[in-house]
Amino acid sequence: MPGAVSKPILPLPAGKGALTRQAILQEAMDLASVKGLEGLTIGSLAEATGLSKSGLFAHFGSKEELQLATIQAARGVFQEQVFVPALRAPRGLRRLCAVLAGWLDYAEREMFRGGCFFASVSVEFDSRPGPVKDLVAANMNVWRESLARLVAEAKEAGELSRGADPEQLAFEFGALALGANNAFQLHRDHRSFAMARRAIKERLKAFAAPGTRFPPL
Amino acid sequence: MPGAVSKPILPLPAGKGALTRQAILQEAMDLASVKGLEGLTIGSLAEATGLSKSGLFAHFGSKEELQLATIQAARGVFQEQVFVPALRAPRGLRRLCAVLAGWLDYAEREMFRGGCFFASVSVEFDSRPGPVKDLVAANMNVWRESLARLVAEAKEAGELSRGADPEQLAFEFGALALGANNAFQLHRDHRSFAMARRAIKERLKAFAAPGTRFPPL
DNA sequence: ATAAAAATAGAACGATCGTTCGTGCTGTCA
DNA sequence: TGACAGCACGAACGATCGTTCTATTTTTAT
Repeated sequence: MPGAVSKPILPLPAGKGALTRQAILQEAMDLASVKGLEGLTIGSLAEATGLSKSGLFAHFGSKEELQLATIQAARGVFQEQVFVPALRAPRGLRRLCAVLAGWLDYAEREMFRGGCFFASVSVEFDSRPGPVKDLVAANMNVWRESLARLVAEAKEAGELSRGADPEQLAFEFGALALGANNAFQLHRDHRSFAMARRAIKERLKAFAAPGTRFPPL
Repeated sequence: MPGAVSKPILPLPAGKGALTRQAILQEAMDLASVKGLEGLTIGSLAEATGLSKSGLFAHFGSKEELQLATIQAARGVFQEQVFVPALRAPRGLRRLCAVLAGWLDYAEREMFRGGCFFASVSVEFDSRPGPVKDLVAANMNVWRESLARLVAEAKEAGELSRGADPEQLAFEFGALALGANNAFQLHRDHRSFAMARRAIKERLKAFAAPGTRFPPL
């Protein structure tokens, strides 16, 4: 049938409601990056979006659902801002560095008012059992595993020595990212990111195969 | 006057009030390490201590004062648990490692139910201006500067090479600490601390003067 | 022992929390 | 045109928030 548009398998709602829902979540990510997902209040979010409390509430049904939806929206932004651009770099050390550089830019540019959304939320919920923590932990796992896979690919490409432990380096890079974001938010000193870049670079150099050219960070 | 007790210059209140105040702050640190300093509620804290809301409130006069007092109490615990024991080690690399090992133990042993108090609170308030953030930031500065000073002392002792940058390494160790605490609280996997120990060790080894014996971590 | 001071309790305040309910718009489709 | 979803609103709910008052008990000092 030429010209016919096939129905999407998962019927993505494209009405007006979905549009305002998206606008709500944009504001929600911003607010939560500063006040946290618990400090994210229905009243303040309604005021920020110009909606009524009940009108906004109807989009989610409960605060917990709003929190979960906000996390998933933030995951989308994260992937789009950090991973998608870096996938243009070829597999191996260059792609690993592209992802790390992408994250550092994303955090330093303050896409959200409170810096990296997941840095805030991950620490906020790390000791609070429940569905919200579970979803946060799952997202942090994806981030950690992605970094480990990128390190492993750089090893397979022969750019990192066999002594490089992907899980170990993924942990270290994740920690440096968290620390840089926190130090920058605390003191608004861009040297935090410079130090994170330097730490990553020196750590990678310690495992780089001899004669490897280094991508910029 | 033999046997006479001189009046303290600063009259430290030693009455019953100071005792219950201490008990309140103990519970407050525990609660805040899980729920954060904002989630730390007067009602829940009153219930946890067996006091009435107003009775507890009278000890501080405002929630912000309670938050500030809780931070200062946590600073005391931190110094006592991490720094004081490490000061028995001789100045230099051994003392640096003693402090790092002390912190890792303190966090892994979960002195507070939510792990390291300052790890939680530092991220919670890093993008929220006000007196509470200022006090948190000041404490984090002390922590970072202490680490830098310990690195510098290890350099002066000739145990770390001239290439070792104290501020850089202090940032890295602080970030690894934050990351280890967060990863452990999220997944309750003690490998987080093992990886932090390994990262610190390897980073120090990269700057260690040849023939330096390494203290345990 | 007694008076002063400190410590705690209880009730209530206005504000805000998450949530529910009923109502009125505003388009779409028959 | 009428029926009908989808969407947003205003009012109100009970609960809890931080805070203030007054009263009462407990501790301390004379």
